[in-house]
Amino acid sequence: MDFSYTEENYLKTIFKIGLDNGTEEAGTNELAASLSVKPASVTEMLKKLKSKKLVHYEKYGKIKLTKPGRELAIDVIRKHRLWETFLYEKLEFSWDEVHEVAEELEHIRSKKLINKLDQFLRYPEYDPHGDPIPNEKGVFQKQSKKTLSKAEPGTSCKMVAVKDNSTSFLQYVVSLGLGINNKIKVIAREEFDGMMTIEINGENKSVSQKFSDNIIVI
Amino acid sequence: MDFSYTEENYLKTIFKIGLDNGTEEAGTNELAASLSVKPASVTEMLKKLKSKKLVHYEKYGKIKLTKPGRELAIDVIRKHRLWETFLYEKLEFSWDEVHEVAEELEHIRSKKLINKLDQFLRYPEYDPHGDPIPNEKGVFQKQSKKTLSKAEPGTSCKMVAVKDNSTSFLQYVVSLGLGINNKIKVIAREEFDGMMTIEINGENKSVSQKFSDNIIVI
DNA sequence: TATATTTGTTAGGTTAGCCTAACTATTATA
DNA sequence: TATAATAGTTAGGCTAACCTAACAAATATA
Repeated sequence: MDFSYTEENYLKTIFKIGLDNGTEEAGTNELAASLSVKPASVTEMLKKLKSKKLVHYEKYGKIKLTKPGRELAIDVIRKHRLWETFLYEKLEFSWDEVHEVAEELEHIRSKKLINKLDQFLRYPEYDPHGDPIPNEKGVFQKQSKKTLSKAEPGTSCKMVAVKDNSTSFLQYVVSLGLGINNKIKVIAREEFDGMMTIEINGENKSVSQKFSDNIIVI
Repeated sequence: MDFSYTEENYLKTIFKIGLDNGTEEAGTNELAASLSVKPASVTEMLKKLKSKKLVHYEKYGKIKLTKPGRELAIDVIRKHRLWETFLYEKLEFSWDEVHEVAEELEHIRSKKLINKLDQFLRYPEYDPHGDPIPNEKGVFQKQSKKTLSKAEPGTSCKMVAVKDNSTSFLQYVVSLGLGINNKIKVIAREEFDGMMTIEINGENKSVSQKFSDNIIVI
């Protein structure tokens, strides 16, 4: 069965709102705001999605995805994040340019295309924003990403993405011996200015808050 | 200005029909058949395209693209053929699988995307079917492709694509010393069974009609 | 050149997805 | 707990793109 771009966007957005608030549920106005449509349009679409068994929904009640609805949403997210990775890694798009184009690409309907793309990119686990990419079965890491600056001293984390794509920043990252998937241990953090001491490959380094704000870790 | 997928498809189809029949013009029924819609729908769309100054059109008259209309059509064709090339070369799609997916990809709206893709593919001149790919300015080869079997003895041509993607065929092609962009000179052709003698890199080879039917040349 | 055939248009309807305005249900607060 | 605020729904309309059926123009053929 095939669904319209619009239907796919509703499902994806319901899923995201559900993730954000932890309840796996969404409200009409919330959805409307997120999709930039009016609440009346949402109510209408919910009736359709319900009739297609993609959402659980009763008048004035909360919206929740059904199993097929959730699978579809995850599939769209998988496509979105794979395309972002493609744009970022192969076509030299920057961190902040990938999203918009991926919004269009995520709706291309071809199982083969997306699985081959996944293979071509060597089955990446995280997109350029550090968000996990669901695999072909729809399975993905739920661990939440954050900036390195938010990591607790004494804990370890893994770098999954950078926010800044300037050459100077990337060169600095490399010079510190850091790269995607590297482990970072937070030794200490100075409350006053956010300076951090981190351990990379057994070596201690000092980094500024400006730096740690631009490193995404999980 | 941005146009709908549907409008883009109309323009692309008018352009193709115009190319095919040499007049650069198309008729309503012809267009309708090609787009799998009814003539009434075409008439309606023509009024809209005319109001947007994309086609020259008078009631009961022939349809012809305006300059901006033609530019748009060529841009869509450029995108289509670049995506086909990507699918074929990078994602291991076969000759006959690329078209359908490219029909969707050709409408993605991002100048940067398509120009970066072009660069990533190293500015290919022909798609996997041997059709020329317009460059960023919309310029492309008009020379018509054909199968090697249709080439006249005494003439030379250039291989631009293959029809068969089986490993056995491709290995055979390679073993003959043939590859994309190679020059082929047709020495002789046997009327009875289509066997051809061709010259590749100064060497003469004999190939069957079945073989030459699967080599696209210009 | 009259008529049959082909080609193209018009009128009126449908569906998806959106809107506004008016309304109702739910929830929060005095 | 009554009422104000918020959240959600309904009714009625709009546009893009499609359709069918009936008609009109252009072209081909007897």
